[in-house]
Amino acid sequence: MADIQLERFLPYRLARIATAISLDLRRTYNQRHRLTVPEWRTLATIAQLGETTAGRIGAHAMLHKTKVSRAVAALEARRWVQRRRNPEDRRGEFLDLTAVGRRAFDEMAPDMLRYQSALLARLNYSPEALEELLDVLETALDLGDTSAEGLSA
Amino acid sequence: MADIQLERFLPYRLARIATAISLDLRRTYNQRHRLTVPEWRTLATIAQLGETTAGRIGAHAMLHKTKVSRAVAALEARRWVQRRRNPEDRRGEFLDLTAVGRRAFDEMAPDMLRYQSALLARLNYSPEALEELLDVLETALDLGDTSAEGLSA
DNA sequence: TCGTGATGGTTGTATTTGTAACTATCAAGC
DNA sequence: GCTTGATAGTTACAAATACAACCATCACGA
Repeated sequence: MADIQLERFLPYRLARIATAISLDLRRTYNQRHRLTVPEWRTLATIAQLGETTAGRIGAHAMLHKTKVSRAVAALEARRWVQRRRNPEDRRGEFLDLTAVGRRAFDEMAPDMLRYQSALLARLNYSPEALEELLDVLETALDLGDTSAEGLSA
Repeated sequence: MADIQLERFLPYRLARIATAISLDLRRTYNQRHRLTVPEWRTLATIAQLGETTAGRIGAHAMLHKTKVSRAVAALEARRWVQRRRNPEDRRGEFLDLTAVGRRAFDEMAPDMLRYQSALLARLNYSPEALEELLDVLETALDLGDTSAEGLSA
C-alpha cells in the first residue's frame, strides 16, 4: 500500500511549520495592533518600498489584488496610509504611509525581527544553509519574484 | 530603522512556499476527488493513525477543532469516515475510515507521493539535508508530536 | 475620433474561516 | 448526591476570502 508517512511528507510538514510560525507572528504584532495578515503585509511592503502602487504591493507581497484593495482601505480608515492619484495615469494611485502609519510600523518591526532572530537562535542551524534551502524551494516552485498570482496566509 | 526585507523574512518565505505547495497538492488530489484542504488532511491523518479521535487529528495535523469537526462531518456524509462513540467516555467518539474511504485514500496516495518525488527531484538538493532542517524547525516550534493546541490552515 | 483591448483598481456574492458560546459528559471535592 | 471546573465536540454568527464581474482610464490603430 503506497502509505504516506505523514510525518515524512513534505507538504504536510511545511504546512504545519508555516502555520505555527504565522500564528506566532500574528500573535506578536497583534499585541500592539490588531491587523489581518494582508494588512500587516501591505503595511510592511509600503514601509519597505516607500510610495508605491497597489499593483506593486500585490506583486511584491504575493497578495491578490482584492486583498490589497481591502487592506489599503482598512489602513486608510486607520489613517496609516494615504492615497494620491497618479496625475500621469489617472487609473492608478500612489500609496504611502502617513506619519502615524510609519510610527506604528516602526513600533512593530523590531518585534518581528526579534521573533525571527529568536527562532533562528533556537534552531541552532546555519542561517546560510536555511536561506539556501528557501532559495532552492522558491526556485523549484517558481516563486522567483514579483510576478505571480495571489495566495493565502 | 528596523527595516523588514520581506523577501528575506523567514515567516513570509515559509508561508509563500507552504501555500504554493499546498495549492499544487490540492490540485493533484482534486483531480480524483474534490476535497477541501482540511478534509484531505483529516482523511490522511485518520488513514495513518487508524481509529482515532477528532482531538488527536487536530493536534497531529495542526487543524483547529472546528475545522476537524466540519471535515469529519463532510467525510461522514460521503461515507468515507464512520464514528463510534467511546463507551468509556461518552463525550468523545472514535473515527475511522470506511472501506470506501480507505479505497479512496489508497487511490490518491500514490499521486501525492509522486508529487513529492517530483518536487524533490526538481529541488536538486539533498533530501537528507531537507529532512534534517524540517526536524530542526519542528523541534524549535515544539511541533514534536501529537500534543499541541488547535490551529488554522 | 471611434472602436478594441489592456490595465489599475473596486465591488458583489457565495464560501470558508475564526471566535466564542454552547451541549453533554466526566472527575474531584465536599 | 451536589457543586465546580475541565474536556470532547458542535454550532451561531461575524469576519475574511476567492472568484468573477465590473468601472474608469489609457493606448493604439483604422
